Amino acid sequence: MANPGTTTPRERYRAQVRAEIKELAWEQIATAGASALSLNAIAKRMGVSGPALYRYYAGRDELITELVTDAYRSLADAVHTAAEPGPDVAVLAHAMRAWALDDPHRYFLIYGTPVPGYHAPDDVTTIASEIMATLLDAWCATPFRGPATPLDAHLDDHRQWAGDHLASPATLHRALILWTRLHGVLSLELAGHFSGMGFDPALLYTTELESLLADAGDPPADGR
Amino acid sequence: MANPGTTTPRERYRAQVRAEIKELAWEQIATAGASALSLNAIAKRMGVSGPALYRYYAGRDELITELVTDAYRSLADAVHTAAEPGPDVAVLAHAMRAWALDDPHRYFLIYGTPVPGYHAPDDVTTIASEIMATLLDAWCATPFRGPATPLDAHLDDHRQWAGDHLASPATLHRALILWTRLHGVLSLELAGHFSGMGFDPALLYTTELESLLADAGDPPADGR
DNA sequence: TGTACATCAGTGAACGCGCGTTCACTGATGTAC
DNA sequence: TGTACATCAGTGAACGCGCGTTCACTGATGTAC
Repeated sequence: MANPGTTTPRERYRAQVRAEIKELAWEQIATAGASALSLNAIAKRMGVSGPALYRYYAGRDELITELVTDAYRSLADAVHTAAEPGPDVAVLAHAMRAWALDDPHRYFLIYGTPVPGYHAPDDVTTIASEIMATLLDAWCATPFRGPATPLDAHLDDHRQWAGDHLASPATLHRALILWTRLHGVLSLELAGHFSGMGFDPALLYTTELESLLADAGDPPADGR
Repeated sequence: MANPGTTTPRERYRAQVRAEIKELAWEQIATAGASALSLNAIAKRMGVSGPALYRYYAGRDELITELVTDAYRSLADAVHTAAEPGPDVAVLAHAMRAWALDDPHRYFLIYGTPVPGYHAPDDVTTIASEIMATLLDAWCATPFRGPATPLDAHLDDHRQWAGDHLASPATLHRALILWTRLHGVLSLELAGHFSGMGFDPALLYTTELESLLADAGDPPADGR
């Protein structure tokens, strides 16, 4: 019987093969799209028979689910790392952009067209909240002034997505629009909708970011 | 020989069948996603053999291309119709949202994850410019004040996407961020990323729209 | 109005392909005494 | 250290499926005189 907390050679081997499968899966997604993901094709690229992969994944769905979870996890890691030196919205925003540009297919697996019939596992909503919490932390450290809107009040009544975070309604609002505005630029850029237009998407992105920070004023104003 | 400008019964029949094929194609996209679009499946639903469809479309790719073009066309129509009573950014924005909510799959066929290996035909860039021109017209009729940004200058140097439109750099900027901000909300909403969060996406959308209009001030300031 | 002909929608068989998944199996690797 | 056993990675055959696409064809519809 193996000691708990120790990894046997077999366990290490399994982990390694699973990782290799996922790596090839990403390659395949990059060249043919997520919907074309095929276990048989991955097996072929590994020089192994198709059924062999069933030792490592129960089926295609389990593999996809793990890819989605990994994608979320990597975004959360990127955001956490960016927040480590201290909460700074601009740093987070640029980390998010870098993460997206680093692998557009990974981005689209999360934020792209939903796969019909596929339902994300619960893990990912947990991870999504983590990311949101980091964003909220950063905004709480960023003073601002600006008019209160009906949306602020509405968000104060519907704040379960913020978990037990004590952010003010205005901060909830800002976290939300940071999220939507940056994704607005990113998703259009990555889908190629700017490619024929000639301007620099990076400049649009930073301008959007700066316009969000421009309202920053003196009053700390925020609980937390 | 048929008179030019007249449609023969056969032509009418062909047009009708092509329309039926597309209708079923949309149904299929709605239930299984664009990548699962299958000519054979459509034929089966029409009670017809698979090869029969090759009388109407040269192949799967041609059908998809036409669906994409139709999707763009329908957005352009929606925007044009909304602009008819007079240029009004808010009306355009709400028309765009209504169009998107009316058929999310149609929305994602244009703005969702790009299909690997598929390249949109030239028609659609023309239609996309039409839409952009309508947006620019509306902004030109909307006075505003606001600080000039480095992006404004950059856009003035890269304005081919605006065609021969005489909009000021600031107007180009506003058209662009209207586009990205609204799509930011729409794409996240339609992909279901708000569904667990509890707030009302429509209110977020209108708040974003209003914040864009809030800078509207006295000086007409705009050529055109 | 009637006949001869051309057009063309749709059929059914066929080709070759890849897919996910199951199953009984072989053979290598690790474990227990 | 050596032997007996259990575990488990990987194989190859098989199942049933649906796909896009081609081809030679039948039969109905429309056209020309």
